Amino acid sequence: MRVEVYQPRLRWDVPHDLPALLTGHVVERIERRGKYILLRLTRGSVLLHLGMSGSLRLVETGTPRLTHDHVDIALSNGLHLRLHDPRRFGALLWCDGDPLQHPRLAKLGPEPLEDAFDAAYLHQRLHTRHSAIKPMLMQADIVVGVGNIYANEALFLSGIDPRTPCSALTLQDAQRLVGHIKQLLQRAIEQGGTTLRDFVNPHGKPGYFQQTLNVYGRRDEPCRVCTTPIAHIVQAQRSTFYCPHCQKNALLSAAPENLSKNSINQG
DNA sequence: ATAATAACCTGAGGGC
DNA sequence: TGCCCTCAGGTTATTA
Repeated sequence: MRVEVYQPRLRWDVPHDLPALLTGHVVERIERRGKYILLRLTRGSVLLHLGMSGSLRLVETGTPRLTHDHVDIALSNGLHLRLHDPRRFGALLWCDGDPLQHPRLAKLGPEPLEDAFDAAYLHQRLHTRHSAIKPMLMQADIVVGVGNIYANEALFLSGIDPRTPCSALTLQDAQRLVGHIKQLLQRAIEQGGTTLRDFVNPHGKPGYFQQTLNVYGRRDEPCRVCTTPIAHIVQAQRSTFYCPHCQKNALLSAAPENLSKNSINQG
């Protein structure tokens, strides 16, 4: 492989000796852990993270480099793997040993769609914590893959106020949260992701999941269930959207019955 | 130990 | 037209 690094300053610096590390090795398999892509080579692994604006594409030799194309890896089949990332929140890391033990991956929580992520696990992890549930859902050491949009949507579907202290959540709350997180992510994947501004999927098309959002980005718009204007607050430097009527603090009440029906978008 | 906050980076969009 | 400001996102480093 021939490797060109045009811009090494990503989330973390791209290894300066990347060309030497990659040249002559074969990609044996490609995996994913959380939001990291793992390229397992005959010796060592490449860890890729696309941040919020990153993308990978395969191009032919001679394809002009675009602004924000940061790395080009020439493959033995004649194609080039290009890493493009305008906002540079992504990363390209090298790992000699077991990539799952890399410092960035070793402490990640369970995959949301696997059985290990269940109500008992989530409740056990949360019941001793006192901070608000919504930012906690986005913490990768609790569960990976739940970004801002899905945290907001899962709490709405579960009828839980995003400000609720984790310690106030019951096992039943955890049950609903886990179920809705799994359902949301599953359906979002099927529909090709959620389009936010300039996101496009590998086919260059926008995701279609946005059409089904109940609260995210809907400040002051009517709740699809009760028409109450959707509220907006900031938690941990992130926008939170919720319905003040449908989403109650778990200390005070359970989810309204109408949230269980299929009259609203569930992804 | 937990919890809260700042930082990284660029482009889009709004206001003037 | 163009400048300035704010915001979006995932994750970690730093501070209380």
